[in-house]
Amino acid sequence: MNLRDLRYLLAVAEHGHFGRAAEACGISQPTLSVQLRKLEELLGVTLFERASKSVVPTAACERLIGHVRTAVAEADTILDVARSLRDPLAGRFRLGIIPTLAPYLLPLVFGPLRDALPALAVEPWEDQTAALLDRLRAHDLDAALLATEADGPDLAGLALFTEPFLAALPPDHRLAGRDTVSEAELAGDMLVLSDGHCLRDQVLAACGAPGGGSQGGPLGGTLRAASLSTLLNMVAAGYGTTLIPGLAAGVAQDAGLVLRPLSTPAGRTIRIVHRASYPRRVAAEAVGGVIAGRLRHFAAP
Amino acid sequence: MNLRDLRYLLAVAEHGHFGRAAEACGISQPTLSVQLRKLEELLGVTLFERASKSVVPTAACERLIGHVRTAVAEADTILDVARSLRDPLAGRFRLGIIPTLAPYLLPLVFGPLRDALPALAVEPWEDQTAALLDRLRAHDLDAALLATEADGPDLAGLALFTEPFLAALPPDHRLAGRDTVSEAELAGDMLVLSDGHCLRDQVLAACGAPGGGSQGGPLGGTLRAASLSTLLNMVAAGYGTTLIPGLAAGVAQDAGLVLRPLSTPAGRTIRIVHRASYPRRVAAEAVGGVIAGRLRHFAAP
DNA sequence: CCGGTTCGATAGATCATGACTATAATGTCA
DNA sequence: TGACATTATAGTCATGATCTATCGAACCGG
Repeated sequence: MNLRDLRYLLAVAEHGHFGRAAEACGISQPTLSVQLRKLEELLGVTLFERASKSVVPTAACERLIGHVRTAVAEADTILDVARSLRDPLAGRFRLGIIPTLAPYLLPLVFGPLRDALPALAVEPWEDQTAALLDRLRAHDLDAALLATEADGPDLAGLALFTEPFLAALPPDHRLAGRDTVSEAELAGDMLVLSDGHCLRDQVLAACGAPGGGSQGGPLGGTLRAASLSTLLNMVAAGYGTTLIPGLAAGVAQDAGLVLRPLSTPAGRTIRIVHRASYPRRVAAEAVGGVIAGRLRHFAAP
Repeated sequence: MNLRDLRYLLAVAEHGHFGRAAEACGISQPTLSVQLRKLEELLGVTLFERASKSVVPTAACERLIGHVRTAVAEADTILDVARSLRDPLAGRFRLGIIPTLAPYLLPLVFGPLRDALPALAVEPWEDQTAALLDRLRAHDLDAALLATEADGPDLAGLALFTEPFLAALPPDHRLAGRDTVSEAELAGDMLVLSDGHCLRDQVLAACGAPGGGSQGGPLGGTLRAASLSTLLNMVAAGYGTTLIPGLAAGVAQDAGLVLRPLSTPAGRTIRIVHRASYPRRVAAEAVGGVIAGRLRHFAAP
């Protein structure tokens, strides 16, 4: 059975006249007659009683026509809804963001995103890299802002900006007077984030430690801060030093910390990552573009 | 847009696998791929995100799929309802019957009709010939039992049985002793029905009067009985004589009348009449057949 | 690292069918 | 009866749905 034929049926029922119904459908009268007869044969029911001057729906047709109207209306609804979904820069856009980035980036880009992509409802989701990758692969996220490379051929990423790592010191720290600080000098009393934060691994790597393992070696003692905010407060309280990403500089200074560039600059590159097969790639690229544009002055040397 | 393609969409959504979905649809996998891509192009929306080991509905697909299910379900409903309507010997059958026939015929045939055509809901409608013809032509009746020929090329009729006219006399009438009665002898004090009853015209014609006109001539005086029942009671009360159709004989005898055959037999033929274009002709013929079978012993010579 | 497997996409051939034009058949009306 | 209106039929054509065969990419086990 064909939706087209159902539309023909409705046209004949409406006009009570094959010729005018055919005209309304944009087809010739013989085509309408043939198709309607086929439909009648398919259904096994005579739909219209044709007399010389009248075409009247049969009782069977009356019983069916409500369902026919519903089916055709629903098909039209499908087309309408599809039309409204056609714009890739519209609809929900679930964006994962790592915790060491979200609090400092979102306030900067939320407004510009709303302005540049008003139809796109960006919904941030904050979690650590591994969890975001899981959700991304499970189609629970459209994209994620990560500080690591896309970690498989099923994912694709686009670099947006690079933020430098800065040494964060208590004001009374012995290195606070320097213009630049070397990582080796920091290593002795450096505090790091808890496992799972990519920033932890990157900071350890920058300081020459064997990154990744849960064993921090000589670094950081027993402290494993759950959030960058906690870490900053610990440093401000004089428990040690740390490295922070550039975007957190404002908050760190507000907390009373002294920030110094590293003598051998290091940093991390923020990427927007999505599934390689993600069909709304343009949306991800548009979001990335807006963020990159807003963050251009952080571009790495 | 095609219902077939919508079914394909549902199959892919259900199986998450093109090959198995194609098998479920009874088509080859390439056909499914091509048709689904065409649907996506028509809608302007990507429906599934294809990756190497997964086929996942997009957000757009999730928004659409409810409507798709509804449309397909409604189409299936159309097929189901049509199947249930396929039997022409089922459903309502609105049957017009003239007033001089209905009270005497219906008690005889209602049971047999229910037995022979249990799925056919015969709904009697009692009115005079002209009104029945109007309703028939207006598609308000499926058929009518009339005592006249089908009166136009747009109608078709089937003779069912013939009932003789009988002279109905008061028991003390001067002719009550005869074996047969001639129409001429009756004419003097014959009572007739009011205008519109076909029986009136036929009785007048049988008695040699110029039938049809509202002017009864010497016949019937001023009495114009509205129903055969009234007429019988008037005759029983001694106000005159009349001719009655054979099926009313039982009731007439119960009313105490003397019935006598006519010396030159006359009668009327009952037909089932329907529109020439009526699509359930078999239902009309089946109803007619049951009635004719029940009335076979009334068959005219 | 490599051959086998899985799975969707593509190409080309085939065939069903929806569409057209022209015409017939039928009933209506003057 | 002839002119008109209306639906049905016949014949032809083009679109498009389907098939088989094959490709390409990703994954997997040795």
